[in-house]
Amino acid sequence: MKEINVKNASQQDFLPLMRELVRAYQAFASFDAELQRKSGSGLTVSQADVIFTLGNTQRMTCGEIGERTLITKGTLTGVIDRLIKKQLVTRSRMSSDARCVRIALSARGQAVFEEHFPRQIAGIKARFDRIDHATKQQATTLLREIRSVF
Amino acid sequence: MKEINVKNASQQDFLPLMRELVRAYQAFASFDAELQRKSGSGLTVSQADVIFTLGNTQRMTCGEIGERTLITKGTLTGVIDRLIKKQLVTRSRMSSDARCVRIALSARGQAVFEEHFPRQIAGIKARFDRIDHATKQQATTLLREIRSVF
DNA sequence: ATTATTTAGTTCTAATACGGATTAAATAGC
DNA sequence: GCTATTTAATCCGTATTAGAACTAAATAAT
Repeated sequence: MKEINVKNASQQDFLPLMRELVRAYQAFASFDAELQRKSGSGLTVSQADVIFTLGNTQRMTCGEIGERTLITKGTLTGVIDRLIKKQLVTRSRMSSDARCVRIALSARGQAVFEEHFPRQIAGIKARFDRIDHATKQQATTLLREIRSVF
Repeated sequence: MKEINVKNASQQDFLPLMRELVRAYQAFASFDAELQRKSGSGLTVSQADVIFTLGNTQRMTCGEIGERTLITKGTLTGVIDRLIKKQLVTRSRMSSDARCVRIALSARGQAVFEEHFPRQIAGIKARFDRIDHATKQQATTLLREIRSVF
């Protein structure tokens, strides 16, 4: 089956995998978002992503945060603007490289991190715990292989 | 390890799987989006998603489209508005149930579908083909299991 | 040193994205 | 028959998203 046309396109053997990848991700993402929303932290998923990333490593540049969270730079500026408005992070120029910006948790941000990060992790863990360890390891390996082809 | 606190939260054994799920999906989604963008169809990913879904099944309601594409109702209204403006789909009330809306491809929409759907599928297939069949099947099964816990 | 290129972030525009409120139509309960 | 609830879609407000153009700073090339 070499050529792909409008008739056979929907019967390609990779489509079930593609669909399951999208649906598994989407199911996880929805659960994560709802957990976040109901936590009372007042953070969106992206905002929490930044707070949780910063909480583990302290001050970072925008580029580093973007790398970890997969949030693109254009989006990140806005997310951080709103976190600053909520007084959860601070933004300052780096003296060593004035192009870079140093983002750090404020005291309030640190408090939000310490309160909500473990809770979020616990909520997600409760679901992943339903999968046995060997299966998780196998899935991790396979997902790594999938990622590597894109 | 029962209690999750700010110190041990980052060492939970499910985190590698969670990260790989997010990254594998993100890698695929980016590839798909770029392929779509460079195809010259002028469609966004969501718009293409709707066109490709309609192309396979002809007329559908908004609810059915949302189910298949995972686009939420509020978003879908806007996506379809823009597809109508591009004259690729039509919107009409269903006589049997006046709450429902019937979305169908126009002639132009059908043409866009027939030209771009096989091309997009072929582009994605080229990448999934780098994974052997057994691995794909295994991954599909594992992803189904992951989805089932959320 | 001076210019050319690269890099880090911001700004801009258009399109999603989501939940919640609303509207209208259909169905259930009684 | 009539009201209460459910269902389908739209509207609304706020936030995210991507890419592209732009600015400023650092680095490379000559």
